[in-house]
Amino acid sequence: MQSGMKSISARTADAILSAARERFSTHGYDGSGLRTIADLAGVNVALIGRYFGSKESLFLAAILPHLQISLLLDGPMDEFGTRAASVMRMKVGRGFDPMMVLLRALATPSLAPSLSAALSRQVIAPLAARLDGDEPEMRAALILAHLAGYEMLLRVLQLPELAGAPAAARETALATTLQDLADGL
Amino acid sequence: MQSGMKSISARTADAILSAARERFSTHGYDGSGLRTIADLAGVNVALIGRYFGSKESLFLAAILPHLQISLLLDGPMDEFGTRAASVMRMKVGRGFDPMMVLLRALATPSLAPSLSAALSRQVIAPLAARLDGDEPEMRAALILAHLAGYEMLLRVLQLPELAGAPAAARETALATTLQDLADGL
DNA sequence: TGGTTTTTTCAACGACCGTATAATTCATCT
DNA sequence: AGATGAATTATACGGTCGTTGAAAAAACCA
Repeated sequence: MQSGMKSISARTADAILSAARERFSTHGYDGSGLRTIADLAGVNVALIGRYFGSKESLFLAAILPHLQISLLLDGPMDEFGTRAASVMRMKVGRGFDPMMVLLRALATPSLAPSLSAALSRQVIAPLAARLDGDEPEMRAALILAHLAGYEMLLRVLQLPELAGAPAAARETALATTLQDLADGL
Repeated sequence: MQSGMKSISARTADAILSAARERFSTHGYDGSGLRTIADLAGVNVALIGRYFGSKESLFLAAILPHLQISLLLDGPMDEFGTRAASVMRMKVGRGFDPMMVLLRALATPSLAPSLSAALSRQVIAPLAARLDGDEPEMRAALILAHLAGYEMLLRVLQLPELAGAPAAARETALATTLQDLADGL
């Protein structure tokens, strides 16, 4: 092996990444300690440092590859709203959800630049490419904004007015708003 | 003074609360240390403990009284969207904005119950009371969700597709979405 | 099996955290 | 001025944090 190159095991790296995703999604960035993640992966803390360098690098390595919305874009755009609403419904209760990790990390100042760039490239741009009309990038951002606020209040905060509302009415409202934003208002 | 009652100075309490609001709004809940807040208020750390008991109590005392949306409700509801959009515009660049504190704290697990209850009582309920049509509480929550996502991406994350868009187009889109939600879609 | 490299662990550093108690300064009133 | 009680500070405890360098274990190959 080349000198200066670090030796890693793909299996161990995956275990760490998996533990990191699980922990970050339930406890956020600040709330997740590297020792807890290491324990969850069955590994010593120092190994995370050797594998990923820093906590922020670990976070980005864990979340960035999963920030994609191909599911939402796979189909005609005049059904975008209902498709997005149904995808959101299916995600409830899953073990790892990139959206939850993202939501819980959005407010962490040190992550803002990286997350902003990643969202622009991996979410906003592909979505905007499918939108007609004026200011497609801005409207793509507004779609993401609504989804983020919706999930934040429904799943993170568990606001009773949202969580307790009839699922059908809630999903219809979500689908309608998203479709309106996609259509250009 | 009654026995067992703590002695406080209103001026000092206000200084602590003011420093707390400033710090919480720029660095979030986890990112704000009590020592930093105390220094900002020109006061010893221990005094915060004596005045407010715990960090969470301090946070709630600092933010809860400012969680009100009377500005948004002051006027006819068929202009709600444009009124809300202009209020949001005026807040840009201010020193302390309750919305920013709220946004940065939304993802902190330990605060979720208190914040959820406070939002229900002080924001969702008054807004829902002004809405006609079906499921006014749910729609009030959706309005808050959109505002939260919008501000999160625009001001916290500073997403270029939002921050760089023409202000007029951005505010028109915000006003339209909010008005649609208020009207019941 | 012995030597060598890759992979993981041990142990600790310095910093910061929220919180509790005792001592101190300050203001007030006789 | 002196006493009394209110307001504030000094200090420290126990803990967790991210990170680092050296030691140990495991895997590999001759």
